Amino acid sequence: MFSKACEYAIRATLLIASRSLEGKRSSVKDIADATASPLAFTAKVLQQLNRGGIVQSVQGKQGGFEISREQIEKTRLSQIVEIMDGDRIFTGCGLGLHTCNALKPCPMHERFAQVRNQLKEMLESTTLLELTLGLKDGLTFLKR
Amino acid sequence: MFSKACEYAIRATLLIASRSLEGKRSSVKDIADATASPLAFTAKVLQQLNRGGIVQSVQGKQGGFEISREQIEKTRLSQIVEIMDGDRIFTGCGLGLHTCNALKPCPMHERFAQVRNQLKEMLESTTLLELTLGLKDGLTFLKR
DNA sequence: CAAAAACAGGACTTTTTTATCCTATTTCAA
DNA sequence: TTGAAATAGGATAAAAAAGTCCTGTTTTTG
Repeated sequence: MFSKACEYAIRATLLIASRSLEGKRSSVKDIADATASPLAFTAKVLQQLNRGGIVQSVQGKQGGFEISREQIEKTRLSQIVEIMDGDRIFTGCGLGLHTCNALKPCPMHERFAQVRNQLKEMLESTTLLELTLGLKDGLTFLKR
Repeated sequence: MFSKACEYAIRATLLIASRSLEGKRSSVKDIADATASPLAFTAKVLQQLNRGGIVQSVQGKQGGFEISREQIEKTRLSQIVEIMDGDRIFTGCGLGLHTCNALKPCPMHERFAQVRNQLKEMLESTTLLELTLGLKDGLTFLKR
């Protein structure tokens, strides 16, 4: 469904958000460990998230990654997915046709668009804050 | 969402079904042309579909691919997807966790499982016959 | 029977994705 | 002010997916 990079990105972002709410910055090592992700690859993913404005990086000793309380409340899963994988998953044809829309639809178009829109709405309506709550309480997990 | 191989597989199967209902066999060339797919790669995909029992191949001159009326009525999109891409799309975790279920869920688990199930139900409830109807009437398309 | 038309399948190549490594730069703190 | 702890980013490597090529086999038909 999502690329590996995108999966790591969401996991990393949720960890950073969770730690940020406790006033702590997260280093790449912390993140890779807590999300069971390859460290160097996660570093690349974090650069992308930083450029995309999803997380803030702080260089130098005592540096790391953080997200402001305000951003944790406002940021939606859809923004992370779009930065990592683009909008193909939200708009693309299920059969890979370049031109597929209500006027010139593929045979699956109508049914597929419904599911695609449900996915889109789910991602657009879910904030980082909502997802960090379960993490804090130990009800949800970021590895295994 | 689906692999390229899976996209080609669905397109090819629908073309074969549509032609089969007119009593015609389809050659790899016919299929690649009508679905704007790479010929040699489509040939591989068709071998997989044949082994999986989705289509029947007939070797030799005047050979090609066909599907029986009965199979066109009974075959579901989910069967093609499962043969080409496996069941990860139906059961896998949105964040790529190996162990993610109601007992030990990732933060997205509940929301994601809903969408995943809607996709599954859509694919399981859609038959080849339903999708070929629009094709025959020129209302839906397999290329562009 | 022989040639032509078709699928089968193994080997290979190319492209994309995933992952690693190394060096440079920034910042803190002793 | 210098060394240690961080991120930044380019180059490279490995693995997977996508795509091609070639040869063999089957079947029809002249």
